[in-house]
Amino acid sequence: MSAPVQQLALVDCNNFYVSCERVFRPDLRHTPVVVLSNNDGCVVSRSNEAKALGVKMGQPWFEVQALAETHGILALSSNYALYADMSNRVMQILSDFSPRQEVYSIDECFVDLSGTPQLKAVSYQIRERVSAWTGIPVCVGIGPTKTLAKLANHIAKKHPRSLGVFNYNALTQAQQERLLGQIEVSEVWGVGRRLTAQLQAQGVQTVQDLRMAHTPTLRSAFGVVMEKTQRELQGTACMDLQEAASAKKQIIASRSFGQPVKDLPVLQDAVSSFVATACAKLRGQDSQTAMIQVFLHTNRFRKDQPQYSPCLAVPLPQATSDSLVVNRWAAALTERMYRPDYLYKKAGVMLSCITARGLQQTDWLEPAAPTQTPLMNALDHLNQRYGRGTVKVSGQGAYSAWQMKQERKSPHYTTDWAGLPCV
DNA sequence: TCTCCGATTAGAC
DNA sequence: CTAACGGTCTAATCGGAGA
Repeated sequence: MSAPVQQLALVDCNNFYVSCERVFRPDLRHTPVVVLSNNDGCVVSRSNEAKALGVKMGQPWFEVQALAETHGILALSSNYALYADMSNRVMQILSDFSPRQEVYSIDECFVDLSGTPQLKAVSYQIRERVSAWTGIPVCVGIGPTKTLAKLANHIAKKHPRSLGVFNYNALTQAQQERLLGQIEVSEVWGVGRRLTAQLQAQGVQTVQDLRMAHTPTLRSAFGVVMEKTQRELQGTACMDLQEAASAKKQIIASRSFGQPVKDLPVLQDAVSSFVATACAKLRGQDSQTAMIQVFLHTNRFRKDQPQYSPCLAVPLPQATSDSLVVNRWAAALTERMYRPDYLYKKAGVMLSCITARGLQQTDWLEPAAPTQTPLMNALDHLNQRYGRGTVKVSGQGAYSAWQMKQERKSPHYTTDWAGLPCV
């Protein structure tokens, strides 16, 4: 006897960032809207109207601007505090439908609905409840594996007749084959641009082609990841539900600058602000770092300007999570790499060799430094209580010439009383 | 020749 | 008038260095 088929649902929010904005701006329900990435650089979320006008995912905003003006497309800067808050509400609601849940990204969640009676009715209930309680539209795809649940979700999104829910498990063998034969391989989770081209070159065009491909050949040409994907398409689960978020093995804080930066003090200011962000995240997961890396970048799109992208790392003798300690190293690395006569467009800090607090290798001769400084505790509490940036590490905030461009940001509707619309 | 490790690649969202 | 192009993270694989 074989194990019963898993009823795994993937719940995905539609046009998530745009939908979040519309919750607080119902007047935008029918206007084409896009949300831009940091620095108002690229389009990262599009309403259906914007998609219909031909705006591409990831397209640079300056390329869209003319089209936007002629068609009245509204562009908004991204408001991550708002999206994170809305996301938490959606995930909370989903947790009521099953004890087994994996929050896969800010707008996606796997929910194990195995054993749920009235699966179809419950799926529609998920949609309705999330919509009623948060105002966010979602689609539900159900399958025996993560990869097939993802594909089912894609079908639910694409076909209006599905009304936002699609259950792959309800199909017969023949229906499955027919359906997968109509979907391009590029839609499969884990098959991006490069692999699509390589697969097509081998005659693999549709999802069904991939599912049926000769496994050893596939394996030798594309590696284990592709083999797992194939097995998942065949209905064998190779990826399990990650119910608990694991600690990051690497933490990066970086940003493109609002304008080119030439001077070292401005660069140092940006870097110490990245250190603050990265270390706060590090302490938030109760970890310590033993490797600090700083990188700088000139503007890679300016072929006419000299390019310089240095990157320097230093291993620490003692693991730490202290922003002040990390900041001293980061400042030294920055100074080492800095060359005048370049226009810097981006910088960042990377923490790696991350271990759990209190588990680090101690130095033979040095007395162990306290693993949690009262100062950092106090700093984190103040910044959590009164908002990020309330208390800063010295050197951070003196020169703001690097700050990113955000000219189109909506108010903090859900996280700041002042952002509430007056009634 | 083998193993280790850092760099590179590919993907997701 | 010109220039305007995101941020984080993981895992697998590659290729060179050193044993």
